[in-house]
Amino acid sequence: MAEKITPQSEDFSRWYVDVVRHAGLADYSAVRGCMVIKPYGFAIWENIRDQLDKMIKETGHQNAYFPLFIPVSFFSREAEHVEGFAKEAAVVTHYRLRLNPDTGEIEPDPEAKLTEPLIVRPTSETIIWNTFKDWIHSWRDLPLKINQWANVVRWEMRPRLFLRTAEFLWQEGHTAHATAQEAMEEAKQMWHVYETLMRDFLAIAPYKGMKTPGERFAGAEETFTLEALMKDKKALQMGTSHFLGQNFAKAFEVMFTNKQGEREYVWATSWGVSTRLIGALIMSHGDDKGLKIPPRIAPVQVVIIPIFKSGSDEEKVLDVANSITERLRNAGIRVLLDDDNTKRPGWKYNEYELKGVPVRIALGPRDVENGVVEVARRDTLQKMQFSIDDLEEKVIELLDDIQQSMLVENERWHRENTIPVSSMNELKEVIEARKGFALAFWDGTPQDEEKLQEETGATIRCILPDDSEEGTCIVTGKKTRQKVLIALAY
RNA sequence: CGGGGCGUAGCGCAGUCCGGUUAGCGCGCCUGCCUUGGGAGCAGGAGGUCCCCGGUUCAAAUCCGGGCGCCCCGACCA
Repeated sequence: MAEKITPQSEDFSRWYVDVVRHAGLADYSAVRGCMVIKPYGFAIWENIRDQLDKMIKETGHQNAYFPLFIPVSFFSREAEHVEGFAKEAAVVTHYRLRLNPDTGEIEPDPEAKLTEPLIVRPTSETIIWNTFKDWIHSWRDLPLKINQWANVVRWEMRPRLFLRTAEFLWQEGHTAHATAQEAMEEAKQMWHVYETLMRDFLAIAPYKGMKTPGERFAGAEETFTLEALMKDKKALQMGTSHFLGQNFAKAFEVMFTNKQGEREYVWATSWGVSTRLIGALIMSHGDDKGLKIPPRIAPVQVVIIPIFKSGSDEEKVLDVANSITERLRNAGIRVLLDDDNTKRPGWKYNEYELKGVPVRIALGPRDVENGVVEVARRDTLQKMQFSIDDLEEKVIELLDDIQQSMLVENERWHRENTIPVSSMNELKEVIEARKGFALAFWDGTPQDEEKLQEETGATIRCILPDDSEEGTCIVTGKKTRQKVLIALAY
């Protein structure tokens, strides 16, 4: 049942939780920090996943699957990598339980202690590179381009549905290359693939940039990121692609013999996006009525709601409703006919608006008489009338238009909430007033960056690739071509 | 991991300060009637280890001690 949801302006966090729960995306579970993804939420994930999977395969990658458990000794091979993830690792120490004869309680059997503890993967670089070592011997084995769809565990102190949970679903790509240049191109390629997914399917137009050394993935030499601004004007990292250099190759001694017969370390990348994308989707498009899902990933693109007074109208209206449902379905549209007559039309309108279904078609006796239907689009809430005759065509056109408009609207949102600043004071004003991304010239040190975060609470989300103009760094006062985006972030 | 708040029916809450009928309200649920163009109405009904353990008392949702869980806010992270 759809209860009232908290308005965004009143309390954005509560709005978010209300929408996630009332729209049936996910629930809290019995396990702290872990969520249950419900069918409707999982259907969104499946659509995102299927699309991205296709794109990953089209760019020459193959899916595989690696173990959930990683020996601690593997994990500690790459120094920065351990440091980055140690604080949130779940550790498996026993392989059996027993009934304690004294207390009567179930406990890990002291006799069944693992000689080496395992951690539950927070990411799979180490186990994968340990494996790649056996797969790669010659330049002929390269490039090696592998992806896996998996769950990972990071024991988060402060969970939030979809955005930060102890366990989450994602895809992690891992590739090995003969040259640094090729690996760098791979990392950038997948960065672009993510951008395409976000723009063309999620209708989100994130900024593309590089992470500063302090914000890089643990073990990476360069991290490419996609940063979007949510409706509360906080930034969210939607995905990252890393150039790993030879760090993991060296840690796991992954070498190949090149065409000259010399042994060389390989060059690596890794890249991932997670169920966090669903969080981004909710917070990028949603309004006080609930979700807005872009047509291309909406589990239901069109909902059809028949309206009738019981009796003679019923059959007539349902006949037409059934026939247009079938026609739209045959046209490749994901359509749901809601002919449940225990719920009234008004209730359904609200329910499907909450669930973010892009298009609603209502038809009653009057419409049937006139050969039309009432069509309402979720993004603008605009209502119109379509003739039944060429309905397929019109609906396909409308779905395309909604997809496009949502992207345009999101681009506008980013543009309007990106504010150039030319001094620390201006930056503070922008951050304190919570105006979104501050755009600044930056040439500071990691220490300056730390100070920035202490003073404002905001972080450098990314360094923009565009270095076409020169300006003055807001901390050092030096001339620089490097521009950064600064914002409060999730 | 620090600060705050909350655990009473499926959900949201009142009752707790000041112990005392059969623990209550709204929503939801079930049955029936009626209704269907923006979250209908009426009637009847079901549903509770009052988070757990211990203590005080003639009597505990309420007081005392201990524990557990969750949410929110901060530091860390996809």
